[in-house]
Amino acid sequence: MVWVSDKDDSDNDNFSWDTDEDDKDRFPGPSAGIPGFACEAGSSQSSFFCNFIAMGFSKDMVEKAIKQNGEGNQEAVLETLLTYSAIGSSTPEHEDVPNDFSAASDEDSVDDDLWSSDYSSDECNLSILVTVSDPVLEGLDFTEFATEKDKKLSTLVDMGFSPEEAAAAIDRCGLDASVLELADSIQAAQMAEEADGTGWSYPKVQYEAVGGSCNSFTRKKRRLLEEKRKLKRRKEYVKKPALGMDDAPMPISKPMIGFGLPYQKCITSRSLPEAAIGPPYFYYENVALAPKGVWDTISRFLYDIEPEFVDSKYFCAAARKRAYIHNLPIENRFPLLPIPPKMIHDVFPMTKDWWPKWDHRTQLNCLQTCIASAKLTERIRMALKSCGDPPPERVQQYVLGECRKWNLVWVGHHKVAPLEPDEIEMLLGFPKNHTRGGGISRTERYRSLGNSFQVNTVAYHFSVLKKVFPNGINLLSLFSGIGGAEVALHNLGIRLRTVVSVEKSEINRNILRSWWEQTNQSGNLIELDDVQKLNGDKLEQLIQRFGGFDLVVGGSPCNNLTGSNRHTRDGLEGEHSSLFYDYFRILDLVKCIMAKNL
DNA sequence: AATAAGATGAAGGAGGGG
DNA sequence: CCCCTCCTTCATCTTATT
Repeated sequence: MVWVSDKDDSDNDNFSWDTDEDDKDRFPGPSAGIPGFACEAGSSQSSFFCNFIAMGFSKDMVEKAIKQNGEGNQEAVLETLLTYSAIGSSTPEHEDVPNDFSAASDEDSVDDDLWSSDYSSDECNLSILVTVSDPVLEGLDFTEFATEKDKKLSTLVDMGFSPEEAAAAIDRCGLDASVLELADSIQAAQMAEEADGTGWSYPKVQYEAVGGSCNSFTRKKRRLLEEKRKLKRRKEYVKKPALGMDDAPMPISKPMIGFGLPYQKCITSRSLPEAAIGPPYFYYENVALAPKGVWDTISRFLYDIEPEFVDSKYFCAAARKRAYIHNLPIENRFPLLPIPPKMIHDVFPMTKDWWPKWDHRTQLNCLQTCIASAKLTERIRMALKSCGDPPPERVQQYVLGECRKWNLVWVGHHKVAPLEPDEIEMLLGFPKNHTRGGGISRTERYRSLGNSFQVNTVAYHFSVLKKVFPNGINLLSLFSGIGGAEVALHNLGIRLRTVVSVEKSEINRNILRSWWEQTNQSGNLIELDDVQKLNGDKLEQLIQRFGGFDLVVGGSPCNNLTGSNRHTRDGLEGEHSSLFYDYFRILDLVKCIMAKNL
């Protein structure tokens, strides 16, 4: 099970990956076994009940779901709970599941392994913290949400859209959006999919069925059709061998959901170029919004695989627009459990009390490597103090602009603050205090975290490997950082037989080493410091020793690609980002050596 | 010397209007 | 098609402080 620690209960006293007491109203972090844990003091609930509580669902929700499905049907209860969660936190810009959950259920999205013996046979491995239900979800009347949403859903379904598309559109546009706006949004999404060459298989919408709707829709339709033609032209353009055409645009999927999200209708197959097929499997990551032409170049090097563009705002409460090029299978992906909340107020309930009505943010922007200064937050406080409530438009704009730019949250009356390192760890899916201690400074923590993977996102992509490698994997991890890939695989329950990790920063190597020891890994961890020193001889030696690598992961430096860089945004040829070519070099070497040996 | 704080835009997408 | 506005972005460099 994903959050179950490998540690024995006995040596769990002086170190715990658990969250602190004051963390009880957040989603549960990975928890070590707690002996004698009871579901709730004085209650006589069944272990069946406890299992769901331990997943992070609130007491009320579990009761309601069990009442609805009966105690025998674990799967049905889970689905109902997931539906509750999704609907309960349903607001704009946030992923969701359709009300008609039966449509997605036959996809078998939840892997059986998640319900395997770990949880059912070892109930001691429950976190005591999750017994406290989510105060945000508790107060909600889900039926009210459902009916309000149902109306628009059924209208859209009547118009010919699938329930999944309709639900996704409501998430994108918000519950307040008109049906026409929603239809518009779905159509745009369909076109983006088509432009991707990976079109969804839903039937085309009968626009006439809208019947009596307004001109704006037909106008929009015309505009959309024009864009469609444009996208087609662009696609054809991209397909041509781009010799020296570094400005050839790489189309980014809209919405940025890659091949699909958990519990939604997904694209389940794709054709990979011959040269792209493993072994080994590989996974490359970098910022999605790189300068023009960068992803075309990267794609050309990585065997012409199209990048998968994914925004992690669909996996956690913060945006993180990234592209991933990999040759992993994409059918039967499943998410890491528990599924983190995606709304700020659910992740940080304390901020809800201080959140002004006029700050409409529901999710955070990308977590970066630097935070706002104390002086700025003080300026904001003074600005708000010196005017009435609500503040005039001009002040609102100023404050909101700074809040968005620096990812500030409300921590008091007129008081905003940047996120704490442990809060960022949680958002990114790491155990709390993952980067703490070992002589690392606060600034360095922010830097390391800002450069890291979002674990849930990556784990969703890695999940398919669980069945492929039931006995564990040999991992070559380049640019490991604080070990996002390792944590993702471990949390998925994929055994790490061998990890060869290459990371330049000693601080980060120490963090990974520390995590490795704290989680009692049974495999081997080999830490190297420089990808450029990893030559063919060394690789051959490693491959001989461990029998080859199953997976080669790497997110090379983005310094010269990201928009945040004011000084040296030099593209793929920049001082740091050019290390991408070492990723390719090493991957290709591994490929050749393994082909030769096997 | 190490750490923290403060100052420093532009690229490029999305979307609307004409 | 252009033009405009709005928004977001795995950061770097210099100076101040400990």
